[in-house]
Amino acid sequence: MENKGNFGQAASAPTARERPTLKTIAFMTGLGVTTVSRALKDAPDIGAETKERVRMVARQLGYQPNRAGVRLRTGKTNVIALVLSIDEEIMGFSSQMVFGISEVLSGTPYHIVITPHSHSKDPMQPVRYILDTSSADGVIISRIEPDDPRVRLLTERGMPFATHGRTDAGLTHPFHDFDNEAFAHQAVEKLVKRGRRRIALLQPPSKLTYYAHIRIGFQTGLHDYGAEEVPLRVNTDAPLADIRDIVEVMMRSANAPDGIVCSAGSAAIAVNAGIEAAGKALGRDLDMVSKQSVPILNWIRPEIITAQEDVRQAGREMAKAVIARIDGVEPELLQSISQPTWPNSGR
Amino acid sequence: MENKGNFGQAASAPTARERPTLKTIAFMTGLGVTTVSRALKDAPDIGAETKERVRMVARQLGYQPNRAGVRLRTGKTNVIALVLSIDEEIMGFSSQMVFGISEVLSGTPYHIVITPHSHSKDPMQPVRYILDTSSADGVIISRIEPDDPRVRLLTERGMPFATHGRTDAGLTHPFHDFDNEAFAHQAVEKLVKRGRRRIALLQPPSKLTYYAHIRIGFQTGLHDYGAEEVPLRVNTDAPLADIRDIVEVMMRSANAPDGIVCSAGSAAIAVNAGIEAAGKALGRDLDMVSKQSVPILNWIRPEIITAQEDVRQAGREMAKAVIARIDGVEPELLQSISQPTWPNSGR
DNA sequence: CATTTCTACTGTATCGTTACAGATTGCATT
DNA sequence: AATGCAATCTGTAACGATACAGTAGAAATG
Repeated sequence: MENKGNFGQAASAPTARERPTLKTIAFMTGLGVTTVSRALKDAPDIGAETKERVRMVARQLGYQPNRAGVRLRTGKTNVIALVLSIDEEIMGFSSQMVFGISEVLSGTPYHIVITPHSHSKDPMQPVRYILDTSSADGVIISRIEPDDPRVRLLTERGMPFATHGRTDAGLTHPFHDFDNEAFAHQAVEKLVKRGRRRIALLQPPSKLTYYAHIRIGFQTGLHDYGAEEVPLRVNTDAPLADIRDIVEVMMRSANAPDGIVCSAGSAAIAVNAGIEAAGKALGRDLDMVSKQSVPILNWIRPEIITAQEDVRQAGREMAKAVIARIDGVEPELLQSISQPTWPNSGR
Repeated sequence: MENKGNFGQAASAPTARERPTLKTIAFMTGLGVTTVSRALKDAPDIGAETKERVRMVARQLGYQPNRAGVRLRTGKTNVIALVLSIDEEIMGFSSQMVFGISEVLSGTPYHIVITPHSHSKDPMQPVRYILDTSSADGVIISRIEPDDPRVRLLTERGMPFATHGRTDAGLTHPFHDFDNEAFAHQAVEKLVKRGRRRIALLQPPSKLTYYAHIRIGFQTGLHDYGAEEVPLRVNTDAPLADIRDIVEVMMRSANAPDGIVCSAGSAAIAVNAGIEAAGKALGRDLDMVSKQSVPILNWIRPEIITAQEDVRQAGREMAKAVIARIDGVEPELLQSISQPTWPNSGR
């Protein structure tokens, strides 16, 4: 029963305290390298007892497959690339997303690689790089446009990915999104319930898909609850100083709104500054509703009515979706939308 | 001069639109794979004209070395691991650091991999993982303690790294730090120049190295400018609600300070809330100085006197330091300290 | 002219893993 | 006794790059 004549594969020595490889395990178990490899991935043609033995030795040695070896042989990188826009970031938005993603990845062999880019520059560049160098098994992108060229390219090339935000051009792909339409609609409701009727909207840049969602929610809200819009000609991507100045001018004008809906937490800070600069007070002269991804607005002005977008949860969802997509799950099944929660909106 | 009989190495075909490898270039130039490899790394035993020819073809093909191949053969991962603490993060602290790092890395073959961990759990775990699996060429860590076991381990194992913060136990290693001593000293100065004499300090947790720096700067400041300390029994790591409550109690007491120095931007938000809850006003009843890494405090209360810590710059410095260390530069030469800047402190 | 030296290039083996095509054994079937 | 057939196990080649030990030819040396 003893196997003699083990020349080809497992001939060499275990060489002391080096990192263990399949060869080490093969040597220790007296098996061939191939057998060990197949045993560890629970292949059907390996005996149950052998598998058990191999697993024990592997655990004992603290064996971890060499990523470069696997990657070279199979092409599997065990990497998820997170493409981040470097500009927008003021609050801990992307950190939260990173942490959400890594929570999910921590139980898997996947690592997370950050690929940043300036969204004023070519947003295709990082995606192209990842595709050209096959440097990831999956990709996560944000700031999605209705007919996003990155989504097209990734789909076309068969690269698994998930998006934070939806497209709107007949493209089917995994995504996680916040229900911005519901948010805007409910925001108007909150304001009207507080007796506000003349409402301004600080909206996202119009090229992003959720601009439309915000608009629709806002407008149906105005209609449903009988309010009107006070136009505000600036968007959430503008420099904070610009937002403050424009809001201040608006609030000083005869046409000042008595309610503001704000689509981003960092912008809300600037809006608030504009309001105060105009000598108005939240809760008295007007109310403001804002979305936020980090619970910070309430610390600044408790009067701001906030809807929470759980970005960490978004990270988790997208990580799960990408991995599922890598495992061949259909994109249709990997789409989710999270609802706004209103931690402090006393009815 | 034409080379015939090219059997062993460059025999196989270029196979159409696949990703180019050394073999592709070898085939196209009629050279051996080894020659191409050496030509691309500018080895001295390759002819000048040949090098030029190889480089042209490589550029033409858009050749990028296969990372798995390099890594398997040489052990070089071309990865910098950023170990991030997942808990502390409220503001965009770590995002800024990530972006600073990637700014530097973008001109290099290095990728940045995020390795998060909860600092309530074992902080050695991610470092051990990186060492055991040799999964990076360099490491960046933060939240440094005076005798940090991670620094010891990384040094002992010869893994290049840089820290955000210093140690204080005779360990020599690359670091970038903010001059917290200068900050605290100058903070006291600012307060005293505004006529404040009874000053509280919201300090970092005492196990971190910069606790001592803050304390020393604060205390020499008190001494130099003739002020006294009002004790505050909470640190910047505490939940924001706790900070607010404790500050509120302090501000309502007979012993309330007329100045506060705050060592972290997010905590300052809670401190401000506590002050307001106690019915006090910044600029009237007291002044506050705070460090911040993202320019947000001034939007909240312009009265807060802020010192800017440029975390993005810290990221850049650390990235440069790690790479230099990988390239063999002595640790002594890779240490830097940045000074606080005071964007809004009217003299 | 023979020998050494130098320049410029090349083949082989190897890193750790896995796909693939066998090989060995025992046992049931004819 | 020969054959077929699972059930297990194994060697070889390959992924792409590079360290190393060459080799061929030209030029310099004696």
